[in-house]
Parts: sequence; structure tokens; C-alpha cells
Amino acid sequence: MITSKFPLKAVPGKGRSASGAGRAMQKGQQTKQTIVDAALGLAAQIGLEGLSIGALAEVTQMSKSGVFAHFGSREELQISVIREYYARFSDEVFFPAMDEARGLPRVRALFANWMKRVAIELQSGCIFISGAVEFDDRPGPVREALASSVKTWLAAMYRAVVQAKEEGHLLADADEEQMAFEIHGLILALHYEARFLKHPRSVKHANQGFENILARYGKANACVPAASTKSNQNFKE
Amino acid sequence: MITSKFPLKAVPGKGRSASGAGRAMQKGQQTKQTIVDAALGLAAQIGLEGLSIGALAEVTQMSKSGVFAHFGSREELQISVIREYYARFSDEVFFPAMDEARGLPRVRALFANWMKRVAIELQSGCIFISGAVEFDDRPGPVREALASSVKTWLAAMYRAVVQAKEEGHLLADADEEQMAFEIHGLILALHYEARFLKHPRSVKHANQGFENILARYGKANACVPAASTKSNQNFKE
DNA sequence: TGCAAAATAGAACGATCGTTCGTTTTTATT
DNA sequence: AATAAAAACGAACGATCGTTCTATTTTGCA
Repeated sequence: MITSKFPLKAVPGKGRSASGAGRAMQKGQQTKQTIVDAALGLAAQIGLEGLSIGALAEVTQMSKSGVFAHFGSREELQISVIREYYARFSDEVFFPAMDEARGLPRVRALFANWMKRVAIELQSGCIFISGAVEFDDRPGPVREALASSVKTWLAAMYRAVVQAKEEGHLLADADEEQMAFEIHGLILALHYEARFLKHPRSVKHANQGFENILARYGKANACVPAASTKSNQNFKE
Repeated sequence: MITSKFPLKAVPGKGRSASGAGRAMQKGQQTKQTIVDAALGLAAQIGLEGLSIGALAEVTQMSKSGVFAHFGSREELQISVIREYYARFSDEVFFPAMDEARGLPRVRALFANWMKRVAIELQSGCIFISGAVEFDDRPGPVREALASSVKTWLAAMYRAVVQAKEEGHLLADADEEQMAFEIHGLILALHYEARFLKHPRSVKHANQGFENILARYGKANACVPAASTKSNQNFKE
């Protein structure tokens, strides 16, 4: 069970609290979670707009009205999916990287975790990417929920870059916003070329691109590829 | 009227032939073109999957069946839209850049034209990008038409980079595929951050990113920002 | 065990979708 | 102007959509 809450900031002592503090889930909450899980899988494949309550009812072996009752509207269902996706993304990408030292090690960890996740998603799809395309012209609460999640994550990455400069790991003329933009581009290109075009060397290109960015912005002594940082549990290859 | 044909290769003498060679358009072809034009505008906003024959009939002041008859199926309509989009893309981005000298000037022109187009599309949307997300998991003729168009364009960009290396404009260790990948990432990040997140400095970031890529891969004497090339009609700002 | 509340089911709604079919209008040609 | 072909229309189809409503089942608690 996932319990991440906004915003993306690491709270020192707390860590990521284990599941439900307090009494056990009501039956309704359990099934709601089951539905959201199924919806997340469905939305990752066919997009948030492709999500249909009928299909969801079929997958979960429930009636349409039974599924519907948990959300009250399709928009609320979509927002629930976004929240769930955001929570998982935080758990897999953001929080583990907070164990790394501030500065370049943490930036590296964030990118590595991001890559790991996107690489897995090459089979299922990324809601932050497909949702951006689906809702870039469609105002409303769904778009806002999505944009809010994405902005929070991108801001976290940006913050890590700023810290890297503060720590003296980057060149004095390094533009943190520019650097974050270029990193984002690598992830998007990876997703596009691997998932849509089935290009076999996309992962390699994204990783190499990241090294090129570090070579451009990082100080020479600080840009060696990781090796021995405080905790390398997030750097499995 | 647009008449580009596959594949993206510049034919020396021919240039881009003016509109209909031969007799005038039949009435049917005219209305079909009108429909495709309207469909292109609609698809750019709400995506190829969002294209509905009913909405299209309303826009063009026709009956649903009247619109439908020109294509025979929704898929064929979508494919027609993709072809039209590809033709316009070629006319605006690829062919004008062929007037530039082989090598870095042409790469610059391709990127500049691409940027110009995407920047305009920040209001309307890019079918190559939205379509990739919509059809990355949906096999069929629409996906194939889309992937074929995109691959042709990306291959043209790649070819220009290869030529730049052949001309001695790039470093000996420059990986052309890697470079093309990174350029693609800049365009995707521009589209994402400007169109979805409404980030104001995205265009600047994309342009700066391109200069950074050239600084990384280009030989020092060859990577000055254009200035005087054979014909700079494509370098308006 | 009994009872209120919560959860789920089932049927129906209006709307829209892509598509089919038969008819009518418009076009191009003699 | 007459005529055959091409083009456009209009109505209807079955399917699916999100949603509403009422009834039934299941749950949690006294």
C-alpha cells in the first residue's frame, strides 16, 4: 500500500511511514484501492482519457455502478489515478535518492531512478507523459492535478541541481534551469524512441546524454560516474 | 495545396512542384481536401484519437455520411490526416533546409525550422508527438503510417548529422545517432514544458541546448552560430 | 442476533460513436 | 438539354459511454 503525500520533500526522521496508521481499512476503501490499482494499469496502457468505467468494472469483476459509486464521476477517478501514480513515482524515484549526499550524487541518483522507472514503463506507459499530451489543451481539475504532480517532481529535480551548484559540484556559469530542461529532454526522448519507435539503443543514448550534460556543467573533479558514495543502493547499474 | 510525396529526399532539379499537375481537381477531391484540412486542425488540438466524424461534419457543414464517404473508415481518415501533416512538415522544415550547404549549416537549418514549427504548434499541437503517445501501444495501419512518417523525418535529421561529420564539421569521436537523439530530446522537452506546463523560457532552453550540443560535438572552428551561409533565408532569427 | 449503514448490483437514461443503406442532389459530359 | 456518374444527404443501426435511480446484499457494531 502506498501512502505518499504532497509535497515532495524529505522529512528527516520520519522516513516513509509504513502503511495505514490507525484502524484497518474499511471494506469500501479496500475495493476502492483495488479499483485504483486496476485503473492505474489500464490508464498506463491506454491513457487517462481511454479509461472507461465499463472496462474497469469488467477487470475488477464489479458492476459499473459499483465502480462508479466510489468516485462519483469519471474525473474524480482520473484524479485518483494521478494521485496513486504520483505516490508510486515518489516512492520509487524521489525518496530513495534522498539517501544520497546533496549535490551531484543526489542528482545522479534521481536520474538513475527516473531512468529505471521509465525503462520499466516502456512496456506499460508513463502517465506523466501521456497525460501531458492528453490534457495540454483541456482545462479542468484533471489537468490541474496532473500538472501539479509533474511540477512538484520537476521542481524536486531542479532543487537537486541547485544544491549541486551550491555544493560546488557544478561550474560557476551552470544554468540550473537549463540543465534540468536538458535532463527532462533525455527522458522524453527515451520514452518516445523506445516506446513508440522501438529503437533498441534508446536507453544507452539517454544515459550517455546524461554523462554529456554532466561533462558540460560539472566541475572536472566532481563528475566522475559515482563509484563510492555514502550509499549506493540506488545505483544498481 | 500540398503535394509532398515520400520519401524525404531532395530531388535536385525538380524542387517542389507547384500544385495540381494535370487537370483541375474534381469536386470530390476539393471537398476531401477541405475535410482533411479541418481534420488536421481538429486532430492537432484533441489528437488523432479524438477525431470524430460527427464533429468534423459540423465544422465542414456537411452530413456525417457525406464526410464518411470520402474515407470509408475512420482509420483511413486518420491516415489521410497523418499524410497531410507529414507533407506540411516536409514543406516547412525539411525542404527549405536543403538549400543550406551540407554539414553543420544544414543541421542548423533543420533544427531552426523544426523549432519554428514546434513553437507555432505550441498553440495547436504536434501530431507526431501526440500521435506517438496515442498509438505506442495500439498496433494497426494508423500506427504504421505515423511511425513511418516520423522515422522518415528523424532519418533525414540523422543523415544531415552524418554528413556534417563527413564534411569534417564534427569531432572525430562524435556519435551521430547520439547527437540526433539529444536534439530530439530538446524538441520534446520544448513541447512538453511549453505546451503543457506553460513554462515561459522553454524556447530559450531548447535553443541553448542545441548550442550546447554543438559545443560538445562540433569542431571549435565549425560551431560558430551560422552568420553567413550560402542562403540564410531559413535563419530568420 | 438484530439493525442501521455502507457497499454493490441491476436496469435504464440520453448522448455520441462509427458505420450502413437507400434516396436525392449535384456534377461532368455528350 | 439530356443523361450517367459522382457526391452528399438523412435516417437508422448497434454499441458504448458516463450517469442516475432504486433495490438488494453485505458489512460493522450494539
